[in-house]
Amino acid sequence: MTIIQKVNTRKTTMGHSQADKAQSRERILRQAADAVRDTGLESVSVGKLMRSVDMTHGGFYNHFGSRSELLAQALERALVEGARTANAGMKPGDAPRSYETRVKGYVSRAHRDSRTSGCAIVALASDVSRADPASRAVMSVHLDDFVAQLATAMDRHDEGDAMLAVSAMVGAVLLARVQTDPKKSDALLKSVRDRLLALNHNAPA
Amino acid sequence: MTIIQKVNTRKTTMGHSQADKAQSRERILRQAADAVRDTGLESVSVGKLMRSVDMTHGGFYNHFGSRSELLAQALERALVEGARTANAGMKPGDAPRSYETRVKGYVSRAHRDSRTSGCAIVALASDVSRADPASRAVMSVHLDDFVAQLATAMDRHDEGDAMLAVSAMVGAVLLARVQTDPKKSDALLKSVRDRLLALNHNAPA
DNA sequence: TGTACATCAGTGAACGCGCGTTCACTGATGTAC
DNA sequence: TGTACATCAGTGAACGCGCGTTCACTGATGTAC
Repeated sequence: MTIIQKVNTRKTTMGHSQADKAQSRERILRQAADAVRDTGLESVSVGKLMRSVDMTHGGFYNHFGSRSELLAQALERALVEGARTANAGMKPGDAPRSYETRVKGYVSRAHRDSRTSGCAIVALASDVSRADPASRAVMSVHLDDFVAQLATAMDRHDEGDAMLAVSAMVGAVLLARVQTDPKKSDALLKSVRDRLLALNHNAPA
Repeated sequence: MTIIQKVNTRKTTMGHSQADKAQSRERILRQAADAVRDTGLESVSVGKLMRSVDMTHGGFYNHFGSRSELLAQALERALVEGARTANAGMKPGDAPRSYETRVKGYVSRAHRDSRTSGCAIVALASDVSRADPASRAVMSVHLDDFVAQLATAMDRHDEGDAMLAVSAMVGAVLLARVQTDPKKSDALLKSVRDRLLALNHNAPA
């Protein structure tokens, strides 16, 4: 370890290791991205967040300039992770997921029941719709991607059709999370899922 | 005014008039129902709410037992008002609104741009999905009504079709409120609206 | 390799602030007779 | 109708609390030579 001392350039140096710091930052951000999807943007407090990651609140500001800066990054992270989950297990070069696979995965009980690892658009759309334009812009990009990818996976490659599908997918999971009657919640998901799958085989309007 | 003194029963009496009290309560609750739809359940604070209604915070507890009791009533009120707006101008005995009228009114720029007077399901679904089961149950009732009424207005009277339509309607308005690009936001509404209108004339699946 | 020194991630006390809630008080409303 | 009294809606100071943020301090990490 001391062997490479001289090799290091004289640039700005460290206290605890750089690697430790990067790792701490990553733990905080990852935890925040989960918390934000689970209980909403506003629910995340610096104190609770740092405690949940076994640190004290003061250290937070070694990693982020402010709570709202963290929130912006947590939103972005949650959106990326949510999209990654939708493509779980995919490797570069794999054929893109089919429309059917996407709809079945999205409009599902599993997705309804796992906000923390699920799509951040469903989880945070209300919060973001009330937030500053910068946050809305961040989610808009992911929304556009979502629509574009789904359109590509549909027979007619029609963006308008994809907009309907995305709206229904997001709406269905959101409402299924509200519905207290489990049977009705399941029925809502099934009805929407079946109809979205059928929609892809319709003749052009 | 003093003429009817003797007529009053001796029951629990008043300070400022009963009518004044009822009116104060109504102003607070109405304001809360609007605020809740505009900025979310959690955003309503007792102090700000009372100030917005030109009173001081202490008086709040003459009308509501706690903030969370107020929030529960504000949610219910917002849901009722939102539904009433959807049926604006209707009198008992009028023919129920057509599917077409409902979809056009709901999936519209006007609705997207007026959270305060719009549907409380779109405005608060995320908040409520994270809230206690009691709040979720309150919204569930209104959601069931929404689906049932829309099914009635559809050619096939199919509840499953209505679930798809409601999911897409809620999802579209929600996402249109997120989208920062006005053209894309408008396009989203139009695409979903057109497709939902077409959906009602399809043959049975 | 060993020693003196510098950096800075993480700690925890402290700050000012807005929150929900309580409460002694006020004065207009209404009652009793 | 007039007078003495009771009620209670609304006021505003005060409470304890958690918040975001700051900062003097610590000690492990790393540097200089």
